[in-house]
Amino acid sequence: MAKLQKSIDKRNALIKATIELVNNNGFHATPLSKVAKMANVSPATIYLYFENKQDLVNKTYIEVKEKFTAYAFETFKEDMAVEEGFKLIWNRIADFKFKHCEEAMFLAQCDNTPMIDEPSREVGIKHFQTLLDLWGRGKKEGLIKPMSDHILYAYTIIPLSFLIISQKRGAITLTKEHIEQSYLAAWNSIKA
Amino acid sequence: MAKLQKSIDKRNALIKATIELVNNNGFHATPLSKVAKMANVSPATIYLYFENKQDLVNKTYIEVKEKFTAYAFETFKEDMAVEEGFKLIWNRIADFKFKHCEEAMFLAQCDNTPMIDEPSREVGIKHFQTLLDLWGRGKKEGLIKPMSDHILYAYTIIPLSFLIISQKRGAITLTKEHIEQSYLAAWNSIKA
DNA sequence: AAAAAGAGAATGAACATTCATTTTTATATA
DNA sequence: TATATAAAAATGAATGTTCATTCTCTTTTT
Repeated sequence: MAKLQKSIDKRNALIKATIELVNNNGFHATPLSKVAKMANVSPATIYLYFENKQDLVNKTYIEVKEKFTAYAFETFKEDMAVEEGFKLIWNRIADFKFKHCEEAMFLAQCDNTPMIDEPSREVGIKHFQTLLDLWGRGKKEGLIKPMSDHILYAYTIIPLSFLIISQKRGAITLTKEHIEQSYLAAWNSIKA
Repeated sequence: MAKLQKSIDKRNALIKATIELVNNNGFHATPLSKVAKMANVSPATIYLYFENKQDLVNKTYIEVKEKFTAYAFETFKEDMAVEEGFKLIWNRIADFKFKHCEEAMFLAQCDNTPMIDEPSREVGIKHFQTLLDLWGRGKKEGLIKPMSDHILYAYTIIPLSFLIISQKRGAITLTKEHIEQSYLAAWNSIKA
């Protein structure tokens, strides 16, 4: 009997093509025929790996988000001091967005449009729990202002996302100093 | 001879329907048939007011952006002190986004996707010149850190946009204090 | 040889745009 | 003031295209 042996390479190629085409044209303006062509695959083959177009995009979102958060929290340890931990995570996030700006742009587009369905969005949020926990500890220890997580997020992560995307669009060229300065602004905005 | 007398009401209804439907479904997932229905108009009528679907969305973007910046700068005077002027403009922006969050969400979606064509995007940016000029003066007078406009924008306006959208999505409830606090964080991030 | 993977060519629905008519409007004339 | 008329405004019903999805056949794998 034959074994289930779908090529992980084909799947990866489909995900990669989806990211690139959606970045350039948006979800509804990227026909599966183009995704298939870019991945060197027949349109019908997409349906061996994904249920339909929506599923392809949902799964792409979740996978990219997972990759992102795995990178962000990789070197963090639960017993770190709040400020140290925050600085570490913030810089890992900056680093990821810097190195993988295609993925970062894709996530930004997903987060600002009705492209992704609600369940997938929820899954994406869950992966961020580590940072929320750290903030919770910081608030309890009186090191971080008693603000809601959304506000902390708005002051620290959101400006960073915008800067990376501006760079990707060619509007600015970010240096190490920019990133360092941006981190300081972020921490100053939230520290008690 | 009959006068050119296209109903401004119909045009406004079309713009309004476009904003609402694009907010909920995205550009490519809002058929003109639905826009027409929501505006109580025949699909064919859209073509009396706009060249095609892309033109409808471009014009909607430019109109909303114009309304937004007109409001933002309405009470500003060129001879104001930098800090005073910035505080005023920032608060007007907050106020607009608060009161017209449908429009604010629409702009956010346009700014984060390839939905709008490049020329229209350029027009939208131009309308922001007043704030850029004020920042330029602030930098020259040594009141604002010598950062690029994009970075100033990232620290001051972008977090605000995110907060308003989070509120619209039901994730938080913003109070006067939040807004005041957010202004202080913004100013502290950029003041020399 | 049998089961899965893959392909290219249909299929059918959705949708932007156009077409052929009808309705409204504004004004010039009675 | 009422009426006729010509131009614009508006419409609902085509039209043709694009595209997600499916079908049937071929190739690969074990």
